[in-house]
Amino acid sequence: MGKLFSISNYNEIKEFFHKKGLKCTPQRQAVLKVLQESKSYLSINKIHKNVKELLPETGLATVYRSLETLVELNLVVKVHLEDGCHSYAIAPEGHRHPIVCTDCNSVIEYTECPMEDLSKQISEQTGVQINTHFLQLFGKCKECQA
Amino acid sequence: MGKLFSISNYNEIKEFFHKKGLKCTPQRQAVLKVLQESKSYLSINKIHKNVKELLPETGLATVYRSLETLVELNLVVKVHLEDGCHSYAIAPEGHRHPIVCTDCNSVIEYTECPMEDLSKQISEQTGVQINTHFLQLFGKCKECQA
DNA sequence: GTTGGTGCAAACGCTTTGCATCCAT
DNA sequence: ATGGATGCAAAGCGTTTGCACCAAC
Repeated sequence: MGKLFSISNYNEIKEFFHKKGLKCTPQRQAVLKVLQESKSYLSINKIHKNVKELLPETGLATVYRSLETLVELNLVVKVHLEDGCHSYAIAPEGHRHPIVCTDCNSVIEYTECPMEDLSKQISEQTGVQINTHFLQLFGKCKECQA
Repeated sequence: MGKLFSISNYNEIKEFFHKKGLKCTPQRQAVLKVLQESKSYLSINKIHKNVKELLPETGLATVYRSLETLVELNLVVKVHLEDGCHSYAIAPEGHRHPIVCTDCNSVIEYTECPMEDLSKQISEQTGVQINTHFLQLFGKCKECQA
């Protein structure tokens, strides 16, 4: 089956899978490619639709299984949108927080984590040992403020 | 149908419903009572189980409908736990954030909102007008640190 | 008496699973 | 060639809905 990525990128991805003993299938590549080319978080159905443009025979179950695999590999992140639906995006490098525009659903990644200092502070105040946090911001992006 | 709350509390609750043109049914009272008496966030099934101890005939659909109503009235809040399951709790007064213990699932409400100042700061940095945020903290409570 | 709420069961949508086939290794 | 991955369809599960009955007002 043909490569969906340019040679250098393809080899990088292939190696990534092989290191974990997983096969570099065109379906997994396609899911990854769709997410890499998107700037917002995508729902499962949108991912499936876009993947089928690259590989028309791809089943929905495969999209679910691929996403599960990619999340485990930390290549992709899963978020809850406000309505409770799950969406996926390429995992940002390092620790970031998504700002979701409630008008157009686009996502801006916020690179500074405001919680790093706060976690210690909150631990001292409450006695609870804070290990992780889940922070999502909602608002209006520049375009939608007009 | 008998009152599930003490007289003073009952009248308060009754009035709350009537103001919105809603009926004060024993099922709604029971859901509210179950949540008021719990210190952690409860899943739908746990709420249903506890409600049936007060009102054995209560159907699951009624629990769903009651919770929806109570969330709309801002008497109850809905959260996503780490595994994606929905859970519910009595709405805290004012703006707070839950700290969920990943060992025992108990919840400590954090009363200071660290995001108030940060929202303005982030708005300036990103150009996005931050309207709301969703912050949940996960860690180990005092008891589970032993 | 009216109207909204309930209980039940069926329907629904999202997600997972079983299995035969296929293909990346 | 072999074992993991896929496609399909069926099953599973949490949630919603339609409807007849009931109970709060």
